[in-house]
Amino acid sequence: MNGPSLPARSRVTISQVAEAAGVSKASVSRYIGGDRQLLADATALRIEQAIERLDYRPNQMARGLKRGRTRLIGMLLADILNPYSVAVMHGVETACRQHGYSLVVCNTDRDTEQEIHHLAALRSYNVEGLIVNTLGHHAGELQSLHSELPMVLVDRKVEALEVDLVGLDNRDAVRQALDHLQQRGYRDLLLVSEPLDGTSSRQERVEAFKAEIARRPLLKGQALQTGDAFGAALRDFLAAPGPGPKALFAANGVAALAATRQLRELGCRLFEEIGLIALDDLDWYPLVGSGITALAQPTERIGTAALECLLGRLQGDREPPRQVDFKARLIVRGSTHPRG
Amino acid sequence: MNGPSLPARSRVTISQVAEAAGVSKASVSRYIGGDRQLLADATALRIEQAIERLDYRPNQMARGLKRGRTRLIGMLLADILNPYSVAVMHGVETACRQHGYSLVVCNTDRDTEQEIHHLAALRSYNVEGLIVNTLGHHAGELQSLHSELPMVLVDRKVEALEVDLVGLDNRDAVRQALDHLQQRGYRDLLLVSEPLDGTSSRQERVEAFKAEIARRPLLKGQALQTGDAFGAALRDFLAAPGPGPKALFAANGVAALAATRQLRELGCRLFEEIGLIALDDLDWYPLVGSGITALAQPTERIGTAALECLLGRLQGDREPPRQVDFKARLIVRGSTHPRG
DNA sequence: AGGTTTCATGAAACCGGTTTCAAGCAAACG
DNA sequence: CGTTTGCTTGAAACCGGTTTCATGAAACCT
Repeated sequence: MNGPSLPARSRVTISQVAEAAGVSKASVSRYIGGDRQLLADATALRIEQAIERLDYRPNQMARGLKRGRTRLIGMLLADILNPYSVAVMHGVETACRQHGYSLVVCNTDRDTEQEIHHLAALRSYNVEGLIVNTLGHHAGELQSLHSELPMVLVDRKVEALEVDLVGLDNRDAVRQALDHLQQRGYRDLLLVSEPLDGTSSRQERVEAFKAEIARRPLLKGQALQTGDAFGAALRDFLAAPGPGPKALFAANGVAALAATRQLRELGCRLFEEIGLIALDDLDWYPLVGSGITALAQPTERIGTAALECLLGRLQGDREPPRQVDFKARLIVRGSTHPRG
Repeated sequence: MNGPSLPARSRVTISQVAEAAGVSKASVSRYIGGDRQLLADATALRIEQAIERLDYRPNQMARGLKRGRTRLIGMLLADILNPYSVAVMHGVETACRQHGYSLVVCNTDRDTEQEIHHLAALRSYNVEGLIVNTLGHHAGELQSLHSELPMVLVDRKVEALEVDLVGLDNRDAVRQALDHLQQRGYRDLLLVSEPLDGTSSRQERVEAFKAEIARRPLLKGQALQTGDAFGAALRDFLAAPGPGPKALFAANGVAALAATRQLRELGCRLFEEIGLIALDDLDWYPLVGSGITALAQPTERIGTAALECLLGRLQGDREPPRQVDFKARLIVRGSTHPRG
């Protein structure tokens, strides 16, 4: 027995088990491979006992080599510090476990270099499939990878990449938001999003917002991105005369954080002078002012749906790429009660 | 060339590269293994071109088999929805990348079954080392794993497991908190933590709190855990007469969320009737009331320290287990200004 | 009884790499 | 000019499994 801080005790191998049980490697392999019905009961028993006695665990890497199945799924995340990503990842992970897979998560920190690096790494580890939530600049790499293994995009489309996509029905979410704001009497709206940066979900939300505004005569609306000039632009919006009560629509959780923070810095009494609705539902929304009204995404289900989509492809589904859109769920809180 | 949704194009292997370059597998292996100086320039060039032409990427699994180095690090997390865990993981991941490793993250959702499951999985994938932030019930599994590979605990000690530990100087953090509260005039304190549940860091914080209270005649203090009876207990605390201004001390981010939420439900005007300081610094703290005073943990550094510790062991460091403690950093906000 | 199936099993090839070992060859030496 | 040395290189064994194929024994059939 090795003491602590003395690792490297070589592991028990299939050959040792075979020898201990007095059978061939092949039989042991059959035993652990689930082909137990091929073995005589007596043989199976001897193998079982040998495995037990030696505390044998098969080497998944070695198995994957010949078999081609590593039981590994890769996930590429643009930003692991974004709660949305983590929530989806949680869903994926849960689903993975249920199906006997393990998940390798790579975070790119929104960096193209790292995206390439991680894609190469995932490929080199023979992941069986890929779940991708990322910028997807340089789609070439993704494209070439997709010719080797199935792939599912989450939340963000990648141009010229014909792949399954799981995400939110952005159009519907925006409609819900505007319905709610309009009904609550808000008339002058500002959509706050992170810099678009080619991110399809952000673009879709902005476009849907503009389209909806255009078709609603009661509402006035404009779109703004967080960043350097955000504070000044927000102040202007607050100061400008408009057709009626003003409200912000944060296009995701990060934008909600930035918007709320900025409102405070401008000395705005939260949600009395201005309303707020945010896409994503973060656990702290209820704590800010009278609570932030949210459009919750079913993140867990998005995650499991992505994995199940992937598993379908792994099982040979050759249908043309699908797009799975979930609906957002409105959660009304204090931030959309005009005049506090 | 394969179209989309037609994966399974078999990858280029080392043999194909060897053939294309007109050399042996061994030479190609030397080339990609970094033993380039062993090769004649002309040979290296031919190999390089063949690799380029075929777009060859070595199979990391196969390499790991003989070599014993998978370049994989495993991380076991008790709760991936906890921002602290994610922040540490981010640090680990960054450090991994810098050192050429990839990270396999497993989340146990605080469930012992899953902990066992994931440990087995990580082992079967031949991770070279393990970073563990988990309950660590059933230390047996961990112990046996530790005889095979190096291991570092993060934040949480595991009984009877003599392993490196990276975390917070809880004693010092509690002292900082009480110094601050005391100096701000608070006299009647309530420590709010999640159920201890054998989690060493929580226990340490509670113990340190009690010890500090005992040595400070000015202060009165008690400890409470979130859960069913929390609301009622909190109300009692607020109603009971005390030696002076009251404040809560949330022992981590989750407790801070629970405490703040509960205060609101009790109709408490935040931070006017009662102060609050929280361990961990979450991005929404500034937005709640006048802002929540925090003791920030250097999560990123904790993550990188954990990995570096692990790498040290991988490089043969046989010293007795170390404990690396970082100091918390006080960030004063409105929640510790008595009387609003 | 003889012949055909079926079943259980092991030997050996294989997966995609690494590593050992020995051989080939040119330069350097005496 | 014969040897020694050093540098390149490839053949083959190996890592820990899986899988194919052949074989021997038992069961089944006329």
